[in-house]
Amino acid sequence: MSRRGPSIEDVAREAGVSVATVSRALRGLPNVAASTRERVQAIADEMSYRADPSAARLATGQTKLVQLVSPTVDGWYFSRFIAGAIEHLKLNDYETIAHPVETAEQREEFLDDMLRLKKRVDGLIVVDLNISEDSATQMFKAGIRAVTAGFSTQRFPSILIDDYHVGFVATKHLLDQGHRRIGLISGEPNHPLAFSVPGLRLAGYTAALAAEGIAIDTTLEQSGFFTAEGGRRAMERLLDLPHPPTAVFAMSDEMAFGAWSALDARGLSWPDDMAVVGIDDHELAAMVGLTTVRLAPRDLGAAAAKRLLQLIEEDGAFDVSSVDANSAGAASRAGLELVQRVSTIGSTSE
Amino acid sequence: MSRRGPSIEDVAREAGVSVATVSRALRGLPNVAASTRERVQAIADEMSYRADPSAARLATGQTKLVQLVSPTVDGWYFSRFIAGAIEHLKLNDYETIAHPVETAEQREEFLDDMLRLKKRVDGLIVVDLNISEDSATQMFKAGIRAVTAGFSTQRFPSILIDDYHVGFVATKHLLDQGHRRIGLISGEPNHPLAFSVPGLRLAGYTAALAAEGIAIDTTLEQSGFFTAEGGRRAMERLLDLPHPPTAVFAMSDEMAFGAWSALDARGLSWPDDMAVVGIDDHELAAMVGLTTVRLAPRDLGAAAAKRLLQLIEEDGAFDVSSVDANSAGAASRAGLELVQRVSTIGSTSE
DNA sequence: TCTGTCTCTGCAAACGTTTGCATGCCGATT
DNA sequence: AATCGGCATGCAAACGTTTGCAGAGACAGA
Repeated sequence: MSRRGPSIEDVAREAGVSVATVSRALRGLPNVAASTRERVQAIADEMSYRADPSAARLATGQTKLVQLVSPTVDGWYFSRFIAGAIEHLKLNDYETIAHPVETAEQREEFLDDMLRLKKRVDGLIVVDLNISEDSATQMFKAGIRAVTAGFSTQRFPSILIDDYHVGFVATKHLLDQGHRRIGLISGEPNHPLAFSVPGLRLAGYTAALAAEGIAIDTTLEQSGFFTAEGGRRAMERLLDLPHPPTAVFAMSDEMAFGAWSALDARGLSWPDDMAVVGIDDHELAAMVGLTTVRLAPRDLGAAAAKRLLQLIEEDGAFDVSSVDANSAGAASRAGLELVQRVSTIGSTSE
Repeated sequence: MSRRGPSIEDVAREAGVSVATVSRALRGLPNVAASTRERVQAIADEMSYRADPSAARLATGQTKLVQLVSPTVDGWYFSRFIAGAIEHLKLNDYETIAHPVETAEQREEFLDDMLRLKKRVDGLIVVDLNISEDSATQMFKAGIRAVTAGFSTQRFPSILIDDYHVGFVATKHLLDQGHRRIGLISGEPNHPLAFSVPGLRLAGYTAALAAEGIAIDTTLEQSGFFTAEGGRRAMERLLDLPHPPTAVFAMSDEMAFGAWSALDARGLSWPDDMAVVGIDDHELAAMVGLTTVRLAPRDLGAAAAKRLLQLIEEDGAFDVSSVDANSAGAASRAGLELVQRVSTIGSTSE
């Protein structure tokens, strides 16, 4: 009534037609006389009627809602991924529920309660949580449609960066500059959520070194925990080494900025005293002349959203083989580019 | 059925009770025999039954959904605000729909379609969109419950930072250091969304100068558009001035980082060649020794969420006077703190 | 034994849509 | 003139909950 606002029945009564006709008229379905449609439309506008989504959802079984699950919602990478996904979904009349899963505990909770999601949303985008095949299978069997990003499963399509390649390219760049002793500022090795990105980048780093016949020195690998402060500490440890590296590959720009800070505190700077390459192409990378591998998280988010909508439309997702065909690596190497910068430090001549 | 999963009726049949009893048992309502409750619970678990939220929403009129509207979803400040809000809402069994409104066009769209929201979500958090009193009134009359942040209206409670004070404190700090010619790197003066933060900070800046009897020199005010690159350009313009400032107040840390870049490109550094103070306490501020005014966007987001839940619970929100009483300034000056840092540049002694 | 209270349970009416099916009408084809 | 097809509309059955009301026992007090 007044508390809930006008219902379709109110509109029907006012327009002198049945609720069915109102429903059809307002949704642009065929088999409605033009005159009727206009009249209904006008009356609906005047009453400022809006269909109750809950009722529509109940009737159709479609929620027009998507849930996006990621380790955090703030972070440089994730917030951009989310922005890209939301934007794409919004264009297709879907709304996005953001759902951070930060701790191992929350992750359990999420997995335990996955089934809830079946009726709650039309689909799921899961970013950088390493979900086991078992859990994925369970989700799949429950009829949940999902797309993963940053990791892959047998069951669901995934949007991936080739993080191995990322690590390789970054390291290769330093090798090409003539460096032979290259440090690594990595993420957290045993993160509670154990996502696979750091491992892949590490593998790329290792492979690039191996290709040049350089022996791996594990003292050169320091954890930066994907934070600036962590990066700073890692760089300090590297500088304190009896035989420090001449170059460093940081697995994220933010850690590289921390590394910058450690260098600066000792009166050192890049690229002269220490060559550094990061990952992301953070807005500030350009400010401090950091060479980096550009990722495009917004695009990835949009790609994941797009793939999910496909999945929802097909709805024939019960055919496992068709899913598998597109499952892994659908967007591999998408938007991956080395951005080489020369530090502006000291270039007063310009 | 199979496509939609087990319904409450399936559980009821299996348990040999009515749907009403199942509903009551599962929701922990009184007047259910302990034995019955256990049996129903067990059967529901076994069938892994979950109540369909759409049906529940239709029946109760409560969606347990909140929409958060902000200029962007990435961005340092907003992503953290959102994280804080989501976290708090999640604890209270609410889910959050994130909804960026980036352009003036999207804003119109949002305002036009506000009414939709009434049935869609239980409440609204609106951040940094300057909504007119008219629109606010319209929303209010439509029965929409909302909390605003970063701006205020007569109708709804709001969570505010005292941005005037922020500007004042930052500028005062530079004055206390003995500076008399202080530049300003501001946001966008005529932003399409016209939010009030830059204006307030500007007023604080102006007032602080006026208090010392310093005449305002508008050539010292440069737009930085709240981006690092914008900050860099703004600082360049300031440096190119015939009579450059000796200190600069940047309205965000990111713009201050850009300013750093401009200084660095000319072989200058802070605080010796140019004192700079920013706002936010961005993670990287500590890395580059930037003095800044710390804000706590996560806390603000949580506070907004908390206030909104209150509002929803009261539900007696129809009483205008009670709303007005708590409307503006509810959380003024919350988490505002000057973080003074000395640049580490050159301090090799440590 | 009768009456009243309290606890547990079920019935059935909402909640507001969507949609398959049936109906009536009008015009065209034979 | 009879038939047929297609278009516009309405009827009513879903969809899956919640909840007010009433009934059925059980148990205590008189």
